[in-house]
Amino acid sequence: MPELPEVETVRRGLQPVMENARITNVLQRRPDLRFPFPQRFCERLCGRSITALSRRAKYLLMHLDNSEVLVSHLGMSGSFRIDEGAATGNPGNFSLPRNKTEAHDHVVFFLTTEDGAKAKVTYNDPRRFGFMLLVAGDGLAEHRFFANLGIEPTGNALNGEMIATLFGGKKAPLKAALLDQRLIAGLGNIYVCEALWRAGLDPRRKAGTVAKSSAKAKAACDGLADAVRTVISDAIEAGGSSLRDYVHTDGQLGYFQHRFNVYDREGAPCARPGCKGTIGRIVQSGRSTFFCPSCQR
DNA sequence: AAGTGAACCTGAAGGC
DNA sequence: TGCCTTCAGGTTCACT
Repeated sequence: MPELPEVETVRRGLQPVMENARITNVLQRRPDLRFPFPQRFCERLCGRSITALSRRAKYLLMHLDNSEVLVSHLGMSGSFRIDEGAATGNPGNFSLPRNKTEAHDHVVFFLTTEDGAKAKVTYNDPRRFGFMLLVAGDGLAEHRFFANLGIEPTGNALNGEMIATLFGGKKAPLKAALLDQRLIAGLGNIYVCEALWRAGLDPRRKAGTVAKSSAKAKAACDGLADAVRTVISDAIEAGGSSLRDYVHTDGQLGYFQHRFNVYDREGAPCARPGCKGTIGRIVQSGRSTFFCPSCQR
């Protein structure tokens, strides 16, 4: 599930507990996720303090006081769980999974928070498409996972002009271009579908066709840039507003209710006022695309 | 070069 | 109830 807004929600949820906390112990319950864990993973983290939590695209970045960065990607099914006031830093208590969920608790961070309280932060990931890396802070921008990342879909860098530049000459469908992390970094299948619906653009259209110099193409670029920015900021806002309740109920982070206009709504009436269309589903690059054939052109 | 599809892995949901 | 198939929000890699 985690696209950029979810990762940002996770970051905001973890921040009060992890920022300025000291890592007193780390339990790593298997040798790998998507990739092997870094060499001496636990030893390199134990005793370190976390100076800041940030995010780039869908990557969560935990900055350590030795200037290394713990990079975490949630893949398809990764999530963090917070147990505040955890009584012990002894990982032995958690070495055996007690239920189906705990079977996928792959990493547990034992922390002493800024105010001296104990806390436990657990990474759970059933499909194990997520991963964790340790990267030197000054080498992060050149790291292979970051060197080719495109612009953030938040903020002012993403405007119609930028879309035109990025998509110019591209024969790939708009859907594929928006999913391409080298162009815009952080969009996933859901928010691409939602943004294209908001912009009223057909996901099958060649990306290059919105990058022409005509007034109509310029309007399409402006509309698409606006749709991407607002769909992301709305989702972050929704995550933020549901975050408090969610953390208080069971500590789970990264999943929240969100209402979509097209995603997973095949057969439903189009929500656009005045549109009589029905949401359809097609497959592009092996992934489901939901859109309204009537108002997305 | 650029674009498409398979692969990685587990669990949930639906059909029979 | 159980067995089978299909599908899932991400990314990389191997092909055309």
